[in-house]
Amino acid sequence: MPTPRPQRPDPRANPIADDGSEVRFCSTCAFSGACVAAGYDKAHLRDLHVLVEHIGPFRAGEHIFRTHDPFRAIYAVRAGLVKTVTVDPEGNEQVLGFYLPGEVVGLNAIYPEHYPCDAVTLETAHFCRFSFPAISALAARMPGLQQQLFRLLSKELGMTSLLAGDHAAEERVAAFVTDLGERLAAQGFSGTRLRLSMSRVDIANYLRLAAETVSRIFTRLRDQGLIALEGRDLEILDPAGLGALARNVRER
Amino acid sequence: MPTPRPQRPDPRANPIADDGSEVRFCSTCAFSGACVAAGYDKAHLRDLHVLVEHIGPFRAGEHIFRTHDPFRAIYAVRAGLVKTVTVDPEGNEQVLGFYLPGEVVGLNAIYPEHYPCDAVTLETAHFCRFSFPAISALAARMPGLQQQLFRLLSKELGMTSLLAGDHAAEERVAAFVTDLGERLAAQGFSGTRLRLSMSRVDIANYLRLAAETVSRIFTRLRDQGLIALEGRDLEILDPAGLGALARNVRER
DNA sequence: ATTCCGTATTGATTTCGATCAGATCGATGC
DNA sequence: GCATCGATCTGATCGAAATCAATACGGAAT
Repeated sequence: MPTPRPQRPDPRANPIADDGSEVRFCSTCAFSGACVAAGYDKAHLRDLHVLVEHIGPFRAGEHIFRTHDPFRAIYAVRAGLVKTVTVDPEGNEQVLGFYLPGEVVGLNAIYPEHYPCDAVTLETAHFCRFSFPAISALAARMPGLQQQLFRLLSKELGMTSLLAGDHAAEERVAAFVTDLGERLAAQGFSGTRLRLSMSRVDIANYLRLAAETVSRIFTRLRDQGLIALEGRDLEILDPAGLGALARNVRER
Repeated sequence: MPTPRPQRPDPRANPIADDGSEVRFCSTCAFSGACVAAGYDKAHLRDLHVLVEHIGPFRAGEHIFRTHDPFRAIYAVRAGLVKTVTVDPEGNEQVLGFYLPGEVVGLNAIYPEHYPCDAVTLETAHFCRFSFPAISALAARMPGLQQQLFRLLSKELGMTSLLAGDHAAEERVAAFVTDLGERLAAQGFSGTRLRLSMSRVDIANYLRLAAETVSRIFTRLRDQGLIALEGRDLEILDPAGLGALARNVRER
């Protein structure tokens, strides 16, 4: 029996999300909502704009920061994909998260004042770098920005406690795919046709499963007609069905 | 062979941590460091003090807030013990965390704007209630307070990613005990003689293990001479040995 | 094309912790 | 004291996912 095949995702689906204008921000900027929506005047916007540093490109496999580096900045992904990983004393890696364009990396370093993980790009990536002392000082003058930082931190808290739950392997994988789709959709990409730029090993590690288990579950989901998958190109064929599997992981 | 028995913890070990003076805070207050240490003047301290509402006592089993309640406030534990739990659509409970005196409950509600979990007291408890709009407004004028809120959020992020890792049951339990001891010590209690006010079921649920497994591991740790345990009274006999087991969970 | 090598899939077996079942302990009330 | 009930502990069995092992795929270099 033939299994469904996905169409190739649009190669333009992952551009650098920056419209380049002087006092406006990347359309997907993690802070744009805090500023533009709150109706800040040009002076405030300029303050924020000035403290941003556009960095990149980083090629796949490069480090943005490493464990124990002193915490100085948070990084908003402009384009590309990043993972954060910890390495325990025995050398076991643990993927903490994947970050898409418009999302912010490094918030978990605030308390320890050192990055508690490595941030590694999985495909060519660009970032906005925000000095943390500068952005928190500005946040004191821009309540909307302060609020946005609180929200980003709290959101990330919610993310981790989803995966911290104990769930069957199939539920985890379904939740992972559903979540990725939703996050991509939130950033204006297709929520149903996407590219898994991370390896199966990384996915498995993130989900606290063996790579073989992830592989088996992907084929099972494909046989059930919920997804189409060829290599790293994924299409969600039945979002409702997949969401039903993910329900116990995500809905609370 | 006789197994070691703990001495009873000092019953005074868990007082209401409030010295009662007008413009000073509970000695264990989660925000005291942000204020007193930063040398704020009386006016600022009074602002913070005014927005605090002392609530309690709550008896064991009472709810501070419930899932889906609109988010209005964060709660600092003054005395007692709280757990936060989610309930999935099938009714499975999931303990997200335990909160000791001096710690803050409710931060994960900022982003969704509704509490994503129930907060339930496990023993008689008192709280300081901080209206979130009020405290974040004040934070904009008190950089030290803003910083403290960021740190609390970031700290909680670090906590959850510890338990999110995949670790052997014994490592989890060892890490749990070690962590509890350290957190109690940080609040001025004994770090080696403590009372597990939560049930074995709650501990197991928090660690994503079966209650039977937790029980077995406690006896194993006792047989190894690492802990003494009688009912809910625990003494850490060999902090280094226990820490070695916990090392892969905690050290990164 | 062909080789090479890292990545992914598929199959066989093992293992750790869950589940099922029963015993024991401890606090409370009669 | 004695009965009762919930919580905890201990033992026996089961099962989902890990591990071990081998094969297949796919892109890059020759």
